[in-house]
Amino acid sequence: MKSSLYKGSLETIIVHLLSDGKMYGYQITQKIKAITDGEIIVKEGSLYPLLHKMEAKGTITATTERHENRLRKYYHLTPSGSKIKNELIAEMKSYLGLMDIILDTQVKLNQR
Amino acid sequence: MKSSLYKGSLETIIVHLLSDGKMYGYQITQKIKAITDGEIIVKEGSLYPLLHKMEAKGTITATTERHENRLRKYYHLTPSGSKIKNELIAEMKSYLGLMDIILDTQVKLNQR
DNA sequence: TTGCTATACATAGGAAAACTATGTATATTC
DNA sequence: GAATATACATAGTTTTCCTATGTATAGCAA
Repeated sequence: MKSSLYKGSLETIIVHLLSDGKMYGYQITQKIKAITDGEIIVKEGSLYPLLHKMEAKGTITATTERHENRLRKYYHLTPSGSKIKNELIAEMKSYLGLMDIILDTQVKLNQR
Repeated sequence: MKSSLYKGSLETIIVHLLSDGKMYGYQITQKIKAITDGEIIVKEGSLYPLLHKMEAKGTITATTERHENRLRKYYHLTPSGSKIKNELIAEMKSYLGLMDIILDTQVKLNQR
């Protein structure tokens, strides 16, 4: 997996995952790993700073829970975060469509 | 267009466009603009440094031609660039598939 | 008991990829 | 004469993710 390709995707992935309920950081990394069959591995150095940034922006809020003597910081979408989610998903789908168009383009036919 | 989304895509787009024949820089920007209906605008500050980097890596070579008293620097894929093209396209398709899977995922069903 | 793996979070500093802004120069159009 | 389009170039900045490192608990294996 060329990691540079999903630059810009991580925030979209996070708000999408959070749209069905709270998740904590480590859980997010494992979830992404699981649904992509191990192809996308999100590193802590990528995830945690981004979560903090999103919290600072008001996209998400955190509540800390203790589970088997370990702390888990659960993140939730705020109402404003829910709007941002819709925008990011729309942009992502637009981008995916555009890349499909580009890769399908037979350049030769359009050159002169 | 959220520009951060296509970080990492530009090199793939360029080698794809060049796979059907030589193009010059300005032409590449106009071509991308045309096939995406104006949604992706590649800036000179993004394109030219990348073309130089790709030339330095041996992915492409340049030949300068004069057209109506203006210089055009035509870029061509090298044989090695053609291999790189196949790899980049494969990675892009893999990425597009993964993002489709992620966005289709109903998180709720997988949480417990 | 010692070490390795997994779980869980955090951050400093660096790398990669795009950006803005600016510069040069010619041709066309208003 | 000024604005727009064509055509290339680059310095410096921003954004995004990375590596590397640190803290701490829990479980399992040697």
